[in-house]
Amino acid sequence: MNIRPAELFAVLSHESRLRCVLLLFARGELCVCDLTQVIGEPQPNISRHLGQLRALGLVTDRRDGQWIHYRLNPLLPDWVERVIEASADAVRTQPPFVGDRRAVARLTGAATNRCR
Amino acid sequence: MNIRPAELFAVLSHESRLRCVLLLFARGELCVCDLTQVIGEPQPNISRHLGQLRALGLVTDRRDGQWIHYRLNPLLPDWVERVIEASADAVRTQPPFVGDRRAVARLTGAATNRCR
DNA sequence: CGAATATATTCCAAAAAATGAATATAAGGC
DNA sequence: GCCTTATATTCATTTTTTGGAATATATTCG
Repeated sequence: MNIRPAELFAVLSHESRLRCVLLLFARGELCVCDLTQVIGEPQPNISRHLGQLRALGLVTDRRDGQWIHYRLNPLLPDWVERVIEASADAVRTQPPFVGDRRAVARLTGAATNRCR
Repeated sequence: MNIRPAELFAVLSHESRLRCVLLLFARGELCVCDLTQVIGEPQPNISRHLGQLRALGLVTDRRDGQWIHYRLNPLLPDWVERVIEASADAVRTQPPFVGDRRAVARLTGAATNRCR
């Protein structure tokens, strides 16, 4: 887990990727279709963005049937966690991040067999 | 002072700009020629990078004769400061950042009439 | 004023990042 | 095996960012 700050910042500098990261930070684990639906961009885009997050080691993925669930890498260095927490604070009241949290809560809130 | 996280990350995602920011964080105030010399890139490059930092409100500048001194904006939001501190921690032992701090200390350490 | 130094800006080419569209892969259900 | 759903990848194109080279601006000094 050896992330260089400039690399972390590069990957967080795209709003869609930042939204993914903050959603994972808030919710723990999400599948690609949840992220796709909440963020509202074409699925290949989300996949590519997640690929970059994964390539940097910022997130890990886990296959569960046809779904792939992403989460923040549990072994992130402390300084990375602090950067993510600071970002979460910064956007706490700002669009589109506020809406994202509400939307993902609606999506994943109650039902067990979601993702469709 | 309304910086969006993705914008901050974009500007910190270039190593030269990050070096500038961390040098200013460590030293308080530096002129363009110090930064140029420490970082070792052409002066117009440094000027452009500083321009981006200034455009975002991350740094302020002050003219003093022929020199222009930059410093971190004293009114940065708390979350931005935390991001900068986390980055400083991350690179505390890493090149080229360690060398930067030593180089700038040599440059600005004793002499009063530096910048040449 | 002219020369020298410090800094910023312009113009343009090169490099990198992002995107759309199409397609591939993998799993589940029938 | 075929169809559907979820996800990833490829290719071509567009957009954005970066950098070099030259030049402009501002200040000091003589």
